Amino acid sequence: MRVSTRFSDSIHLLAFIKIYAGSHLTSDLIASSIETSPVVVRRLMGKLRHAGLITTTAGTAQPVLAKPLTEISLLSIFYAVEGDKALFSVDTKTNPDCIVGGNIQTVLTQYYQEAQTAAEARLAKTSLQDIVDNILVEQAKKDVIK
Amino acid sequence: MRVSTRFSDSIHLLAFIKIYAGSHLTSDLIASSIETSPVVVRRLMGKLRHAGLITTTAGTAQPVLAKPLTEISLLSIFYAVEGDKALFSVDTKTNPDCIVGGNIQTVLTQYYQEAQTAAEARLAKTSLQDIVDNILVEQAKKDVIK
DNA sequence: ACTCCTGTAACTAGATTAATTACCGTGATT
DNA sequence: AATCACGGTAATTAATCTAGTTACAGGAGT
Repeated sequence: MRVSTRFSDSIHLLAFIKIYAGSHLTSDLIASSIETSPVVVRRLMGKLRHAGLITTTAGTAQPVLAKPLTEISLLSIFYAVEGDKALFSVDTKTNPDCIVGGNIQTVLTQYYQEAQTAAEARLAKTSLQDIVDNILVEQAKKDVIK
Repeated sequence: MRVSTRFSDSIHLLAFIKIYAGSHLTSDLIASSIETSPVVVRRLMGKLRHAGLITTTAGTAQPVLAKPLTEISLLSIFYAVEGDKALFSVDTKTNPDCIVGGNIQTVLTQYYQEAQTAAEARLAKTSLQDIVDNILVEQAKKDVIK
């Protein structure tokens, strides 16, 4: 896949830990839900651990959420696994001797930042609790149909 | 460069056409400002033409903006060259037999769309006129210092 | 006709992601 | 203590996308 699915997979991972808390949460089991490899899961867990979102113990299959669900926003997950990734990227190699090439970077950086901030503000409003709630609601819809 | 600079380069291109209107606007000249190849410029112009933002004539170095500057928003440029590109991408391959894997896509698609819409709303508020104005302001600052 | 230029296709090189393989160290169990 | 299951992490590979390059057909003006 071209565009990174780290963000999506991380949300998946965290929701999985919550919903299947108590199960034997090996990286293998989690990987089977995301349909990826256990190594990818462990790498994601490493980033989430560094960001203080989960705690893990080497050798023990028991990752635990480090905060209440309502205090884990989608934005904090995004920052944890995508770092300071820019949604829009400015071409940094333009001709400085041209009026346009010499100033476009400064101008675009500002507007791009505002657009990114708008998106991030929206991500900040949604918590892992909302995600888990919605997943269960969607599942309930399916169960009714059956 | 991994992340596409098509969007940035397209804004650059359009601003260049406006600011240097009247000059001999060959793809070579424009490319020298963006510091890319003439072919890349022509490819971008092709997309902008299809989107109705400029008009060009094969064989003649004279691209022209098809609308007033105030009616060309950053969002319309983004759509022209990035199509319906998703800023955040949902992992489409998850285990449907798992409560999380089977419902996460539906849930995330919704929240991702809202975040993208927020960013796009911000892009829609800025026009090429704003960009050109800002470029000239930045240039004026430099001229004063000299 | 000649020249300059656009419009495009085809190919190449570089970068990034995710998958894979491999190995070390931890922790629980016996 | 020995063993086994599992996390942590590095290195390699394959797939995908972007931009750069080369090449060439066709339009426009002299």
